[in-house]
Amino acid sequence: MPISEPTESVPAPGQLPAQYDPATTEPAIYERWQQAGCFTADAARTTRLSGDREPYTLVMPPPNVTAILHVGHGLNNTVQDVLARWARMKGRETLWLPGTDHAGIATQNVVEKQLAKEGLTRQDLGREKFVARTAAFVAETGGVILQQLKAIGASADWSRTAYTFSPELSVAVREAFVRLHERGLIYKGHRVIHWCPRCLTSLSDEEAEPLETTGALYHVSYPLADDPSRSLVVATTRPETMLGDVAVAVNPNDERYQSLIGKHVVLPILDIPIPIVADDYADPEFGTGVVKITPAHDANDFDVGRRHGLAMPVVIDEHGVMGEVADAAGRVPAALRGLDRFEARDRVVEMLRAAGRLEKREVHQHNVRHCYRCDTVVEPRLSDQWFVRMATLAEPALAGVRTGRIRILPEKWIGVYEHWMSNIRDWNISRQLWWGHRIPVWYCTECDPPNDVIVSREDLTACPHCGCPVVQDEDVLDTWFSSWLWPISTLGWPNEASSDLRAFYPTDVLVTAPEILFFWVARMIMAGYAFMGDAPFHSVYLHGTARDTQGRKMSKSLGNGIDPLDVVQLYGADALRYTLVAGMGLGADVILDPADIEKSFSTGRNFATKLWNIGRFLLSNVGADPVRPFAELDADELGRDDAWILDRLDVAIRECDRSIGPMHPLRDTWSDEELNSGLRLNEYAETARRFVWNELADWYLEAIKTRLLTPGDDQQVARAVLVHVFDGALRLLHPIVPFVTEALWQKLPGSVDGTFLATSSWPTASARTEPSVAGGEFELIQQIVEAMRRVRSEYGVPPGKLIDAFVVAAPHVRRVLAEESTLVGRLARTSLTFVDAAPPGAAANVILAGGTELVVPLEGLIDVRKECARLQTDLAGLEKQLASLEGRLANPGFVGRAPAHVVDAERAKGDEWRARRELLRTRIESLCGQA
RNA sequence: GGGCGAAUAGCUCAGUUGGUAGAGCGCCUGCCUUACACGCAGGAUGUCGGGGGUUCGAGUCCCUCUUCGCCCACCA
Repeated sequence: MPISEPTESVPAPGQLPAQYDPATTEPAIYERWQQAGCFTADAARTTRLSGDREPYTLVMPPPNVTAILHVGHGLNNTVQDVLARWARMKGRETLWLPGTDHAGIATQNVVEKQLAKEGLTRQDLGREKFVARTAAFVAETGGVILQQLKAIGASADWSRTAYTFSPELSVAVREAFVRLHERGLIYKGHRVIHWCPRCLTSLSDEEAEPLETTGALYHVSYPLADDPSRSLVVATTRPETMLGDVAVAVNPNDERYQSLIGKHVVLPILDIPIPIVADDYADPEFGTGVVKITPAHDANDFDVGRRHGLAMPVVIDEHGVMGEVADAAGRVPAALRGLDRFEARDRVVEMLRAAGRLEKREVHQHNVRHCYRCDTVVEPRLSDQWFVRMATLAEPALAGVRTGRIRILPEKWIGVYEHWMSNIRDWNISRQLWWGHRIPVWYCTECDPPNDVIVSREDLTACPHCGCPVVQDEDVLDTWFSSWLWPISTLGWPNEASSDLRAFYPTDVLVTAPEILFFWVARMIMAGYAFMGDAPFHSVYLHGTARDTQGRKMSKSLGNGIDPLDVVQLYGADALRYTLVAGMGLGADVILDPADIEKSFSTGRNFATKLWNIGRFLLSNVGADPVRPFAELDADELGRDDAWILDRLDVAIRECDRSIGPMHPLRDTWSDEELNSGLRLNEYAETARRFVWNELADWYLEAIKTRLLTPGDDQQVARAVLVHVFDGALRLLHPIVPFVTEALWQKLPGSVDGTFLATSSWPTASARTEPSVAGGEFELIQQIVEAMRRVRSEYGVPPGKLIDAFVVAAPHVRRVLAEESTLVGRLARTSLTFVDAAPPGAAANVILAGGTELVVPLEGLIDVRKECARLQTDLAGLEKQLASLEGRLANPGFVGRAPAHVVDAERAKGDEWRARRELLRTRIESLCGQA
C-alpha cells in the first residue's frame, strides 16, 4: 500500500500523472535522499573497524574548483555514481568522496584575467593581496560544479567534501614533502626545465604538451676560427638561441670531424669563437652531424654543457624576450634586445642571410611543447627548481600493476603505464606561482650549507641553527603534488589513527580519463605505496572521451560541447545518464551530436518514459489494494507467463551481476580470469533495458492484462508477480536511472514511508538455474503469436480482422496452446483450431520449431500461384542450408574436434530442418499439385 | 622514430574461451489496440577495411597492406 502521500498533481490514489516531469521530480527526490542521509558513509559500520559491512570506496577525481560541469564530468561522475549506487545496494558501506582541486595555474590564470580587465597585474597587488583575492574568488564562486553534480544525481558523501587547498589537506601536502625530503627523494636542481613565458612558471614534463607543428629548419654555417674559408653547418629550428651558443658538438666517432675536435668556430652575428667539442649526443646521421650547443635553452644541450664544463649564458628572459639575463654579457646585440623571441627569430634569420651565413631554410615537421593551461609555446629555460626523485617511488607502483594488486581497464593502458613507469623521469614540483601550497623550505642567510636550507613541517621565523631570521622559498608546489595524495589525504592522512583512513583505505575503483594517467593516477599509486604502504585502489577504470560527430573532443574553445544541465533540464538526469552509460563501451569514446541534443539523448529519454508508463500501468491496475506477498505464492499458482517472466528476471539479474562485478578481487590480487571482468556498464544497461522493455513490457504486461481485469485468485497472483518483477526491475535499474526508479518505487504497493530504493538491496536471482517448464511453454505461445503477426503483416490482413488458423502440433504443444488459446487470440487476434493434418486449399503456411505447423486460410488474400512460388523459394533456401549443415556433420574434423554441445546443437538443428523440409514438401504437393 | 588501439547495418556502437553477426537511432509498411505515438506490430539493410595464412570451420587467432586515432621520444 502506498504510504507516502500523493502530491496534489497526482489525479487519484495509486495513479501517476500521465507525463513524467523530471524537472520537478528529480530535485525533490535528491533533496529527500540527502535529508535521509542516504549517501553518508559511517566508518564505524565497516568491517575494518567494528562493523559488519564491507566498505566500498571511490574517490572522485576532483574537478578544478572554478570548473563548471561539462559532458566529460557528466560521463566521469555518472560512471562513479552507477558503481557507488550499485555497491550501496549490494550492502556495502559505500563512500564516494567528493571534492575540488585548487588548480594552481588554472585558477591563478582566471584571477589574473579578471585583474587584467581592471588594468592590473598580480604584481600590482602583491603576493599577499593576490592570494587573498584568489581565495575570496574561490570561496565565492568555487565549488559550483559540486552543486551541478547533484543535479545529475551524484550520490557522493557531501559531508566529507574535500579541497586540495584546505588546511587539513595542506598538512598532508607538507608532511609528504618533508617525508620525501627526509628519505632523500627531494632535491633542488639547477637545470633546464619547461618554462611558460606567459604563466611565468616552470612546468613538469607532463604539463608541457607536445603539438605537431610545421616549422622551419635553418642551416647556418659557422666558419672555422683558423680558416674562415671553411665552415661547419649546423641546423636549428630556433635560430634566436644561437646567441646563447657556447660550442658546437660533433660525434667523437664521426670521421669527418675528427681533426676539428678541440678547434674553434666563430659564432656568426656575435663573432666570438666557440669550441668544437666531441659528444655522443651529436648524431652523425642527422643533418650535417654538427649540432650547436645552447646549454641554457635546451635540456640536451644543458647536459652536454655540463659534461664539458661550458658556460651557460641565458639570452632569453622569463617573459620570452631577448635580453642578457645571466652569464651572458655582450651576447644580445642592441638590435635584438627587448624583442620577443619570435620576432628575434625573424631578425636573426635576416642578419644571418645578410652575412651570407644562412645556407638554407627548409620546412620542418616537429613537436613544439605548449603550456597545458594557456597554450603558449614553452621555452626551455635554465633555472633552480625542486624535483622529486621518482625511480624508487615507481618500483612498488610498477610491481603493483604487474602482480595484479591493481588492474587497469581497458587493459591496453597497462603497457602505456608500464612504459612510463619504467622510464620515469624526475618530477619538477616547484612552480613560480602564488596560488598554491608554498614550498616548506626556509633559507637562512647566515648559516653555511647544508644548514642554510631548512625543510620543516612547521612555519619558521627563525633559523633553528643560529636563530637568525629566515626566508621561505618563494615557489609553490605543483597542483598535482596535492592531487597525488587525494586518496589518502581526504581520508585523514597523515593522521593514521583517522577512522576514515582505517575504514576506507585502500579504496576500490578509481574512475577517470586516460589523459591523466600520468599526471594523476600513476602518481597516486606511487603515493599510496610511499605513504601508506599499499595501493590506493584495486581497479583503475579509464573511460573514453566525449566527442562530437566529427570525432573532435568536446571543448569550450571549440564550442562543440553539450551542457549536461541543458539535457537535465530538457529530459532529466536519468535520460542523460542512461544515454551515456548505454552508449559507452569499456574505454570507448562517446560520440554525441551537439547540434541535435534531442537525437543524442532520445534513447535515455524514451527509456525513462517507458519506465514511467510501466509504472502507471501497474498502479492503475493494482491500485491501492493490498497485494499478496510474493514469497507466499506457490509455484503451482503461477501462470506460464508468470513463470516465464520470473525466469527472465533471474537471467537479467545474473547477466547484470556478471556485467558489473566482481566488486573486488576474490583474493589479494586479481586472478587472470578476473583481471578483465566486469565494469561493462553498457552491457549491464542493455541487459536491464532488454528485460524491462522487450520482456516485461512487450510480453508480460500484454499477457496478464486479462488476468488483471478479472477479479479472483488469479488476479491476485498476477498482481503479486507483477509487483515483484517490477520491483526487481527498478532495483536493477536504479544505479543507472536513480530518479525515475526511486519515484516509482516509492509508489509501489507495500512501500514503507521513509525507505528509499537508493538504500534498498540489490536483487538476487533465485536458486534455480534451469528455466522452468511452464516458462518454456510460454515461449511456445510467443512463437505462435509472432508467426501469426508475421502472417498478418505479410498478407495484409486488416488489423481488426480476426483470423482462423489450423494447427498441427505434437500433443503437448497442442495441450499448451489449447489452454492458452484465449491469450493467443488476444495477442495475435487469431482463433486456433487443432487438426491432425493440414487442410488442403489456399492458405498461408508457417512451420515452427518442433514441427508445429500453422495453416492459415486467407480468403481473397492468398494467391495460390504466389504462395507456391514462396514455398518453393523457402524450400530451396532450406535445402541449401541443410546441405551445408549436413556437410559439416559428415565432416569427421567437425564431429571429432568441435565441442560436444556444438555438435549436438547442430544435429538437433538438422533434425528440425529435415522435419521442416518434409512438411514443406507435403504442403507444396497438396497445394501446388505436381509442380 | 618507437609503442598501442581502432576499422562490423545509413549513423553511433556491442560481439569475453574460434561454431555462419546484434542493439539503439534512422529508414520502409501498417496501426491513435483503454500504460506509453518519447508508443505498438511487422520489415529491409552487412563480400564484419583489402590481401594472405592457421583450422573441419575465422568478425574472433597469425602475417601483411591501407586509413584513422592515441601514447611515448633529447634528432638539433
